[in-house]
Amino acid sequence: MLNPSSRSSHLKIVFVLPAKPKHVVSSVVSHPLNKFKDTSIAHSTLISSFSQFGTGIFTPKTISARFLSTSSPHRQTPVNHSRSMSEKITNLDDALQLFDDMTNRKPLPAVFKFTQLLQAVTKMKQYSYSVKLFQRMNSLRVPVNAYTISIVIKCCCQMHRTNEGFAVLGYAFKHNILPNVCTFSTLLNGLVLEDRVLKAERLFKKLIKEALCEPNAIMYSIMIKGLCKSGNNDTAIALLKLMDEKGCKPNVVTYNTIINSLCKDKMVDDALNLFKEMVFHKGIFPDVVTYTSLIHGLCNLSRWDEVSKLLKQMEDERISLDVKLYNTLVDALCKEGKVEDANCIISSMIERGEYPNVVTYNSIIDGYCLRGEMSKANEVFDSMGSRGLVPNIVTYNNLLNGYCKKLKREEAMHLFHEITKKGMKPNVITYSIMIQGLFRARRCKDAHGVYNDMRAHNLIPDECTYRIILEGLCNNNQVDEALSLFHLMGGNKLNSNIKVYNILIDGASKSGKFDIARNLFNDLTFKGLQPNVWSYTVMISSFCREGLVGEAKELLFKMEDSGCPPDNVTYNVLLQGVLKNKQYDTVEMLLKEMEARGFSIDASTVEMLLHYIKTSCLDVSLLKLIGKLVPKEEVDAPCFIV
DNA sequence: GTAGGGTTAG
Repeated sequence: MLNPSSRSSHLKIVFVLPAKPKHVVSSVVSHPLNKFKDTSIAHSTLISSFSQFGTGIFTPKTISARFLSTSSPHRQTPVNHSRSMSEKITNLDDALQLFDDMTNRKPLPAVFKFTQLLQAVTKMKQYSYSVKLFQRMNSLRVPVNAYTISIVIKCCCQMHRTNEGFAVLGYAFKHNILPNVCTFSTLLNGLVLEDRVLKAERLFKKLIKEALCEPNAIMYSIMIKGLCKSGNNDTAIALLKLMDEKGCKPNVVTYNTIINSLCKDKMVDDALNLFKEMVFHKGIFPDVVTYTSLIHGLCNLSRWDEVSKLLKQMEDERISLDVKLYNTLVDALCKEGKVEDANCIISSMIERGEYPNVVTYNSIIDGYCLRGEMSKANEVFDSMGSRGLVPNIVTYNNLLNGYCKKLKREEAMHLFHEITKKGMKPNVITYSIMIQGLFRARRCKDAHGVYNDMRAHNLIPDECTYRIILEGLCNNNQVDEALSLFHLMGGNKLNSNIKVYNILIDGASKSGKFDIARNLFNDLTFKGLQPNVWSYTVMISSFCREGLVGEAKELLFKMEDSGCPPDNVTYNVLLQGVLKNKQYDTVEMLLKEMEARGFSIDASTVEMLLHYIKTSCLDVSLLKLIGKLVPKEEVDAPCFIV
């Protein structure tokens, strides 16, 4: 009843996908934002020209020969110098072989050759290998410099071992290698990655205070990312202003970081304002990432018209959509249940030379699963192999979630075991889905077993797992267990979450523990937690269950004053409560308020109203008003002008 | 000649 996803939406989605620029023409384009950055044509030409050689063109030997060759034009095989080392070597074995070749050379190749190789391995995300190579360089006494140090620190940081990164910094000091703004930026980024933002702030301040390095736009961007990540968008914006004042010009990445964070926090209007500031006041060109963040934010709020507008804007600015942006659109449509439209997007992306990847199909599978169409979801899953795509853990999680939602316990169990058989590791999400599914199937013992299994695999349950367990216990007449778990967690961060309270308030109320429900609701203010629409709605439903309709209505008025206006669900819940408590006089007023607010009545409320009319508790004249409040069938299919 | 930052999955 309180599931917001059941709210009906009446959308007409019009996406005008930007046409892919056909030619890169250097003519003047009137739009102030216009710029030419389409490299896709050059790219595809490059790929097709190489494809005829097959994949064996770069053997370790040839790479070694090309890479180490002297500058003599006679001995040199034609090498495309515009391609960097990391583009030439994309295979770990080749890189390791080359490293061996290099160490056997006398004299040893220059430091920067080693550094280039280290960078190539790092680009492959083989961080532990990079670190190992660095250690071998040390034992071979290959000199290292600030570049090498930064790469190795980055590798430590990417493995979430920033402390080891600091040890490398110590090594640098010991060897008289002066760390610079790049070195420190990498370390700051490592701290941010590990959510150690306070430590990052302290280091950042120390760097400035002791003049260890002059922060540049990249370093500021990292700090801004840290602030955003720790929920301090305002401070992040303040730092953006500060860097500007200090004469350090923010760039598109700096803005993208904050815009993305604001969009994730549903503050899309603030993000759009920042976007305008960036473009019109600072003259910074947005890129595909900027648009992806904004479009993602708008999609989450179902603001489709504005999505279309931004897509149109991209077309005007000749910014091509990339796979990630297509995936954002595909995912948003699938979440709305519009899988067919998402498939249209896939067709058009293929036409434009962008290829769907695992993420794309994961969204499609998820879309079918949400609609309960498991056979279609499985069809897509089966087709992935023929498209050269390997399903990942997300693919399995989506399918698993589909089975669990449909209470297909055996299929879910089978798939769950299949994951390990395929050599993949279930993650916290896999286990959480499984636990939720078992609770829903009223298999509390099995749910507990899966939880133990998860702990045995050293996986730490997250806040979502915690909520799933609390909700599972509540829905299986084990509210006492849920409450004792909640008390056991005490002041844990997981307990300062409004969603946790909503689950418990609802659970306590439904199992007749009204006083506990009310106390929990009152506790919110003491804990400094702001009740949201769900909290109020759950409490209103709780009052109605106790026959306290007056208090329920009072709370509805209070919502408005607290800056948290009631929504569709709140009204439906109150309406049902009023009917159950035979307070028929209030019905008309509530229906009129709903009409004024543009809300609609859900199917179960309509059914109840009709029942009370039939039994003459309500007047037939209400039918006209009810008719206006019944959601119309969605006639308008989303329209894609491609 | 070689290093550091931003977008997608419950």
